[in-house]
Amino acid sequence: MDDDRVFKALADPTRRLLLDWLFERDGRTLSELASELEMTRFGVMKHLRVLEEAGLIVKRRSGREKLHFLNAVPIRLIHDRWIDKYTERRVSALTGLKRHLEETNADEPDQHEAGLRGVPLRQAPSRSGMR
Amino acid sequence: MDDDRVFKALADPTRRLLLDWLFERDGRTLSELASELEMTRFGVMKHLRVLEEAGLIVKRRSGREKLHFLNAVPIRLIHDRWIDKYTERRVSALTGLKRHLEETNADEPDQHEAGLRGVPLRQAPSRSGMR
DNA sequence: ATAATAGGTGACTAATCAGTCACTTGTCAA
DNA sequence: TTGACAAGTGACTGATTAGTCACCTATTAT
Repeated sequence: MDDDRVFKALADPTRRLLLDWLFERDGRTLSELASELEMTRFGVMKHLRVLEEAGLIVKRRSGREKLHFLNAVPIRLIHDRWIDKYTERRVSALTGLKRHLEETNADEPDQHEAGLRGVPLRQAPSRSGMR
Repeated sequence: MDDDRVFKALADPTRRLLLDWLFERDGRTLSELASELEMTRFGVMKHLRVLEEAGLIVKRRSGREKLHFLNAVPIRLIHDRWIDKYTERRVSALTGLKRHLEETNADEPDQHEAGLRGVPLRQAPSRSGMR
């Protein structure tokens, strides 16, 4: 599949940082990005290449510079893959579910610090199957 | 940051497949998941552990079985990180723009025709900062 | 109790990936 | 046209990670 490149690209913290910067303001050049990064320019270039091949950024030439733009479409696809309309409200609200889990779940030692994590956001275990 | 575990967990295709299955119907046991996977049960267990530590799944004990549930919150957070309310419409509308851009890639530094042509899915470069 | 089944652990090997190096190409301004 | 600067390439090294092995623990039913 092609989604593999997207996830592999997102797996690196440096690349996520690059995306953050482009999210804040895009149209930056390689040198501009590299100057903030405590890394060789070549390393940054490699990361940008990975991001581009994943479709997460888009490059445009301008004279002897190359500008970089964020492309959020693949991110949206990730979202749509595991969050459907039905569960979206629940996920963004996510209150009361933690309580629900805790009352039905007695002994599970590794799972108790569930602030945002550790809650079955889709469904209570009683419901199985259909959707 | 803790998001690193989430992205690393998502970087593996087997783990994404596990999430897909749990998305389709969760509350499955380790053995059930492993039986469909052409991999050792131990390998699957390791993947499930990674997913759990990333907060992407939640386990619940039921007798001598352990049931697995999908947790979509981290996915939602990924979405919110690079897609804001303002650009959401634009992003969900456009697909395959990258290719289109590469075709029209000639030297065109002007940035204001973002509509269908130019690309930057978020914003024309002139806008900086705020969100 | 005991056998059967579900889940779990620590150590090892093979493959993948991040980051660097020296060197090349292309564009702008005197 | 020359010198300066921006971007790009191919090969190398060190570290991380996927998958497997043999062995261990806990719960249910006979």
